[in-house]
Amino acid sequence: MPPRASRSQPESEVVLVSQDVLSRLKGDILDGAYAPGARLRFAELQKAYGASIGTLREALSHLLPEGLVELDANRGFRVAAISAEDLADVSALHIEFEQRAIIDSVRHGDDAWEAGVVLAFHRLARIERLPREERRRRSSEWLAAHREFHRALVAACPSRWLLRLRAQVYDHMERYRLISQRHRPLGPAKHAEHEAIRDAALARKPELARDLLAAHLRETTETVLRHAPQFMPP
Amino acid sequence: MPPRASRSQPESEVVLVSQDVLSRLKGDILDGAYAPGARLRFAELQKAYGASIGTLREALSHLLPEGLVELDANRGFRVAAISAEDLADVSALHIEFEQRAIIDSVRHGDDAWEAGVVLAFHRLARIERLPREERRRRSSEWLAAHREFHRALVAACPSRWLLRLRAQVYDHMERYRLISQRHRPLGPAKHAEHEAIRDAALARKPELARDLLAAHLRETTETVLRHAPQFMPP
DNA sequence: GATCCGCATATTTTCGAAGATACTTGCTTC
DNA sequence: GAAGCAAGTATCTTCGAAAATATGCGGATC
Repeated sequence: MPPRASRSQPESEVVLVSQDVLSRLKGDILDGAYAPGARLRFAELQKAYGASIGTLREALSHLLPEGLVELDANRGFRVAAISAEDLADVSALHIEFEQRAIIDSVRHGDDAWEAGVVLAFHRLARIERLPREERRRRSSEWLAAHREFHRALVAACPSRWLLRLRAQVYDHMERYRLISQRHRPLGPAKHAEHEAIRDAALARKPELARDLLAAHLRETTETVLRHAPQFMPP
Repeated sequence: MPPRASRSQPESEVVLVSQDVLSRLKGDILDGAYAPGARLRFAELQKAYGASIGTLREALSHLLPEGLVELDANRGFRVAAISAEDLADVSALHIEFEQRAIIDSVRHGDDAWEAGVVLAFHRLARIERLPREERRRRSSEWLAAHREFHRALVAACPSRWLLRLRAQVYDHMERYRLISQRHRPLGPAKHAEHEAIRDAALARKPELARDLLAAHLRETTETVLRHAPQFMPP
């Protein structure tokens, strides 16, 4: 029998069905498994996630204020639409938030922050070293590692609100990136860029880290925008 | 503290029980009807809002990513905590977003935007002219009019994302303002400030409107912070 | 042929109750 | 008397079904 959870030790393990459904559903939406604008019918969702309608509504209600799903009264939920305007809008704010957050993070980061950056980069690098075919097969692992690396970089930023808003727009940028990738060959790995950002951060060069990070993100956005006609509705 | 009695307005747009519960519950949280950190028990909520547990969970799940409630697995929901640090954090971002949004809004606003500003100011002014006692009695009306005035000012900002994030932080600032007001006498009306902002906006002076708005918001934050010891836990 | 109506079907929305988990109380043991 | 255990209670979590609403179809009318 496992040891009982103590009140002083926060339980980080996902034990709630609704939380599990939420993370899987969110992952599938970001992944483009559901087309933007597509209706999310409960019959379909029940089969896909094995949860009751009430639990599914709970997860969808969570995604509503995040802007990933929309709700028509009595007509149900649908995946949020995408557009070139929205992409330009959200990416501009994303790049700005990342820049501000990494400046403050590099300035305030302590030993634990450094260790987090080193570890996150290591895990990302280990996956990026794999051959392309294996990377593609374990893409969700790469995605989580990439997300965690970028989170670790800014984790020491003292503004919890800036970090919270950064996380929100990060989700949407990731969705655009993943939807775009479904319609074009996998781009080259950006291993060198990640490494340079890590080095600048650990060397405590906030402005350099900021500029490298901004360039990294701008290039991603531009790649996505360049292929927009292939995945974007008129 | 017991929740306030139902204050649902004849909004014919809201047809879903869950949406109605959401707006009332959110209003009560912003209003300080529930103390920060207080547990939100379903038995209590069912009596207050007359909805089933499932519907209540839906509303609470919506408030979760907005940061107004928090969730401990298997221990339920509670109202988000407050702190002087969080207030300083959120207010700095709020003031910044408002400034950026009103600059762009004044620059891009068309006739419909002007009409919206005029109308919203008129409705706010009509309530602010009332004697203090009546204002207090109809405080929810003033609150809605005040919110709508500030929304109308920035409504023509072309960045939907900036407006979305502004709305999020506005909610939290309003909560701090209202919680603070419960522990001190009602401050003087800021009618003249609102009028000056309106005039600057309609005169198409973006920088002036921005500066007046920023000063208006900064003073509010400072008033709240000054009274923080009266309503803030150590 | 186009439009409107009404019935049958599909889907969403809401609720009440059963299943899990946490908390409290009283008892036992050392 | 304090610590540990156990049954009972309170509370949260999840589900299945009923009520409400929307959609699709066939036929009648002009």
